[in-house]
Amino acid sequence: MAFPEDVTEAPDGAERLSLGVAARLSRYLQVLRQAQKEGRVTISSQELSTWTHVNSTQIRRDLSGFGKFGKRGVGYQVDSLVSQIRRILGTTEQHNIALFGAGHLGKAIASSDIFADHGFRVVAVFDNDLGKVGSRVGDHIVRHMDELREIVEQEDIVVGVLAVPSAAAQSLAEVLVEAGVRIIFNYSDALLAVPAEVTVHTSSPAVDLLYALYFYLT
Amino acid sequence: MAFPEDVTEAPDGAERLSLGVAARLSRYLQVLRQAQKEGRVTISSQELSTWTHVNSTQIRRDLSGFGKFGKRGVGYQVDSLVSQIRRILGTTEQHNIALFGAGHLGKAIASSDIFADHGFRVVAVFDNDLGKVGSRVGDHIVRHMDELREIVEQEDIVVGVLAVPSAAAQSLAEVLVEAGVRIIFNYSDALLAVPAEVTVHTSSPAVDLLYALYFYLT
DNA sequence: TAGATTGTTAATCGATTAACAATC
DNA sequence: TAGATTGTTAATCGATTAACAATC
Repeated sequence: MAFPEDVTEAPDGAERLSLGVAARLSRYLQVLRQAQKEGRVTISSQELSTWTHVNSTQIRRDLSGFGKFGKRGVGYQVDSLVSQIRRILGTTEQHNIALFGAGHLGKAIASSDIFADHGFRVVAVFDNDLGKVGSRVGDHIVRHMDELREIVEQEDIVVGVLAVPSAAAQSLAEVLVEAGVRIIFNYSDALLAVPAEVTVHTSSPAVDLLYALYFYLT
Repeated sequence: MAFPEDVTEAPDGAERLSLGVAARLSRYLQVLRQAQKEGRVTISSQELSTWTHVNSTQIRRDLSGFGKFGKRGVGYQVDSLVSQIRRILGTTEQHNIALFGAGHLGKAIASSDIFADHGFRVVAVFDNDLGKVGSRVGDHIVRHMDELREIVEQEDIVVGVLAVPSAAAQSLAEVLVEAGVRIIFNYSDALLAVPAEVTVHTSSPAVDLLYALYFYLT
């Protein structure tokens, strides 16, 4: 029940969220997951605003587009809002990801529960350093790149996380695309050239820092 | 020469960029730095658009607000544009950062040149695990938290990077704030409560991934 | 009931884009 | 000159916000 009543234009029934809404919903979800961990039962738009720095009116507006999830005078049920947002984002299922690079960063990612917490499962870790192949990283035995194609197909992997040196990133990206991976998470600072149907997200802590610093300095 | 001619309202002469402009300029800078590494001399707004996914008109507009940096028919000088954007962002100087946590993630950050590339220098690495204190991480000897206050003051550290477990993040943040750190980079998924004058940036790869996945799935 | 907080309207503001003359 | 690309205008679109009735 309650898919957007306030439809702008529905070509095939399902609405595509705008970039902004999708980004904000993802952020609400992050806060809600933490609230769940802390055992919170309800949360108000004002509290969500404090954590996300999104205006509370905007939050209520974003949510009310999909249904009446809140209770006046009370707020939103944390558990139920998590399910609702997951449904809206279409990310209720488990998704399989593959990790490339078994160095410090790869180990950090493999042993963190940051992806697991959001329904992503690391199903394989790859490295092309023969010295690392066969060793343990988190719960995984590091595999050689040769197995890439087979595993991507077997495990239905749509996301590849690149924790490799910049110099290796582009050629690896090409192999991944060819193997059918459609989302690439790039932790190197290389710029990746990929076909239009592939999404690349480059994580740039230093760029984010520059940005934060600007507002600190001025 | 050439600070914004098109001034909206100048209380004390220096204009404060809008959030959007500052964020985009930071992203242009990232692409330009890579272009420099590849030895590129000029770059067009169209090329910048390909890499940043920001509309090319918007890019020209963002830049032309600060001066006429480009050459019609040619594009922008990469080197000169890097300097200009750095100047606009006020991030021409070197800034000192301290890293907290000497685990896998801390090691990955310390040995990466991603911060160095953008004018940030890691001047100290801290951990409160006595087993790690004294060991080497990158070019640094891991220090005990006890030295925090002293080092922050001595080295003029404005940024603290948190690569510690979620459970430790909040209390560490409090110590940092008390020591005078004003920007916190949080790599845990804990929500940090800090005074208003402190900027927290929480890096959330899984949240970004949720977001990317939405556009893949629909 | 009294206090709190949602859902929603209406008005504003800033971001985005197409188009094109200027000019390298 | 011909082709390319900037700088800038003008029009559009979507995001943001204040305000408040509805209601828990």
